[in-house]
Amino acid sequence: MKIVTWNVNSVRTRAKLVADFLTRERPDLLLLQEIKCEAHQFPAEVFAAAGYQAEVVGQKSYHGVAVLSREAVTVRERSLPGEADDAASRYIEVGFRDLIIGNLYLPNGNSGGEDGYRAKLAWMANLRAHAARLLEADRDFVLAGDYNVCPTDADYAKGALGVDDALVRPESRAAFRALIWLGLTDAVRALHPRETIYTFWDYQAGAWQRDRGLRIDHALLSPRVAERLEAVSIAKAERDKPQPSDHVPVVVEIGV
DNA sequence: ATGGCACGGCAACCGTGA
Repeated sequence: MKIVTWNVNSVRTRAKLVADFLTRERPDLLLLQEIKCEAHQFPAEVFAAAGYQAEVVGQKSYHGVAVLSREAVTVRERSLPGEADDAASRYIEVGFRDLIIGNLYLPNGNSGGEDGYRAKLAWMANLRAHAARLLEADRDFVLAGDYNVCPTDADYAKGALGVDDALVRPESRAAFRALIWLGLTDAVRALHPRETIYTFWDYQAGAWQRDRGLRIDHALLSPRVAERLEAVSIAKAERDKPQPSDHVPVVVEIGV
């Protein structure tokens, strides 16, 4: 099965781009982040025409996540367990065939000063606790999305970020490693351990043209799913299209 | 030279993003 994660930076602005991607790639699941709209504003009809149904967790203007699928999924969670009731729309989790799929948009952590940064770390601690519970329950799962963390210095271009940026701060990386140490596998690095790979290029400063990117969109796999990992690719061509998202799709293929 | 952009909401810029 083919599972794709893509931070689209407004699904309404890029509905046609997303529909074209669905038609071309035919993923089983497309996990979207930063849809930037409420559920009733989600352009479901555009994706229905391509043969996809949608489960949406939205809010006005910011954040928001959605799952597009060709076959029905069962929604398990509409927020990350442990989050406040009024939390931003950053998590949806579905059951798909034998798998649990978590679609996440992790807080950036650069706004709101140190309180904002602490909120990012708290979110990551909640995610770790949730993953630990799924492992305890012996479930097979994928946690994919925009993690807003460059796990190592190999995961961003020199000069693309300051050393104090929330995406590369040591505590952010430690929290990401804590997920890995549970026994999860970073799908991209499992199959491409040494390649320079980015999934985001800023709109500013000619970042795309100069290949000053970041690797911040990740798919973490539980142990048995990792053994079924067949292929990973980055749909870089999406970044070169008119009015692109600043992120590109990460494509993960898992055997039955 | 370390900045250059884009989004939604709203009707002039501003918060946010990474």
